[in-house]
Amino acid sequence: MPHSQDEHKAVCRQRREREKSQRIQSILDAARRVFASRGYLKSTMDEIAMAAEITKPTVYLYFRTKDDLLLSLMQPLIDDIRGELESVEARLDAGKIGDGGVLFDGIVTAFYHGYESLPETFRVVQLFQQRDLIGELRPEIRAALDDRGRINFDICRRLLTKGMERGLIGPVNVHAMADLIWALVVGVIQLEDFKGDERKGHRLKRKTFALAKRLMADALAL
Amino acid sequence: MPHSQDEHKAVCRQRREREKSQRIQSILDAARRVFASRGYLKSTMDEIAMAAEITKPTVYLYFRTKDDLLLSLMQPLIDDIRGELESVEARLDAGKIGDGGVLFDGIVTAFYHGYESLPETFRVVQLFQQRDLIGELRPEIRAALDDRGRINFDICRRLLTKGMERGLIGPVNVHAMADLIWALVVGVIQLEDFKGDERKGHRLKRKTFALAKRLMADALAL
DNA sequence: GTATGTAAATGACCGGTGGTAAGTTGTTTC
DNA sequence: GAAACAACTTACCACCGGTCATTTACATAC
Repeated sequence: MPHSQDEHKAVCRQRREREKSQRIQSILDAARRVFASRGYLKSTMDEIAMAAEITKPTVYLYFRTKDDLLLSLMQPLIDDIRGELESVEARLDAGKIGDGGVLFDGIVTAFYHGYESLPETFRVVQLFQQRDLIGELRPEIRAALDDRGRINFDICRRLLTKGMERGLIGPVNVHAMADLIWALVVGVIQLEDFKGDERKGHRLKRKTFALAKRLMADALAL
Repeated sequence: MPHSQDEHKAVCRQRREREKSQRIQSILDAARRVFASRGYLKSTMDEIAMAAEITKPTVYLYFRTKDDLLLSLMQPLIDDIRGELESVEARLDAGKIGDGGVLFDGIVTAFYHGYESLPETFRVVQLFQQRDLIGELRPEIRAALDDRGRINFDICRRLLTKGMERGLIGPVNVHAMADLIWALVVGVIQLEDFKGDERKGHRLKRKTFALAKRLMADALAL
């Protein structure tokens, strides 16, 4: 069973890459845990490093800044929302969505689902939006983020357009409508986070969302 | 022209109090300028002190923390919104508001006006809502803030209730509706701040707000 | 006018955080 | 076995929010 030197090198390199991505993953997991338990601002890089059972400079080998770490956590969330929206689109294409109310429900829920599955990450996305650091990111990261965010808006607009074509909703500016839906989700979550306790907050959110869906459906009913 | 000693003392005390409130005002002005140009998080207390032409410890003689400074800037904004809402109520009581569309326009504009007059402060209100520090404020400050914020929501709900009574809008859960309006304003501003350039942003905001008002009016038309 | 008390203001400092440089350890390569 | 390289760490820096001991400037009392 002979082994060439090239084969040996390749095997070792693969193992190293595997370990590297495992390390990255373990840092991301640690960051998510720490952010979730202490909030973004109060979390320190030392805490995250500790949670990942390494030291701080090692974290900086894989992520350039604390914000980088944050952004790396955001992308799966954005992708998650995208998946939900695409599933709504699949149902719409299959003719399984019978009226505008169900369509709006699907869209709003898709956005809200991201929040439910990873509340702290979602909050952090919002926080990020407000921070002055947007312009200071490495262009690649910013571009990637913009792209992914844009894709979700594209899908959302496509859903609305198809809804109009299929006669589920009345005529509307799909661009402004997509903005409106996202603004609603962000605004409601933020408001209720601030006003309410946790358990009560969920109830309030559902009520406010329910009203929002009703308003949209009523106003755009044919 | 005789002067009693008591009179002399009183005059001096008054001057000192005047100077003290001037100092406080100059710090607030400096803070507003610095926050506006650098954003809350990136602004340092040294910068604010420098802008007020004093040193940092002096700032701490008048404001206990950086957050205190922020809150002191917020209160006029909240009061401003309250004034706008009360003017809408006056018009409503005087029978000068003829339909639901105008009513929603008044309410949304009242909230949005606060943003237009002091964008950075408004942004900072939102930022504040998200920070983990909410629970860490001195109870007095937090209570004062809650109170003032609540008053605006109370007025908003009263406006909606009166609108229903006067037959301007159809039946709706005024609590959820007030939340929804506020969520919309916050969400739209945040979204467009993130997405758009400044000049274009204003146009987009108006478009999105216009759609929001239309949706609300249509859905609740009688 | 001088001494004394008091309020305003400050220079020097602290603890903690994001981020870095220089050096150590262990593995790959020849 | 030695050179080269990657992974990792210890020790450190700059900066920021916040505090403290001290000085400055003015009001008061005699």
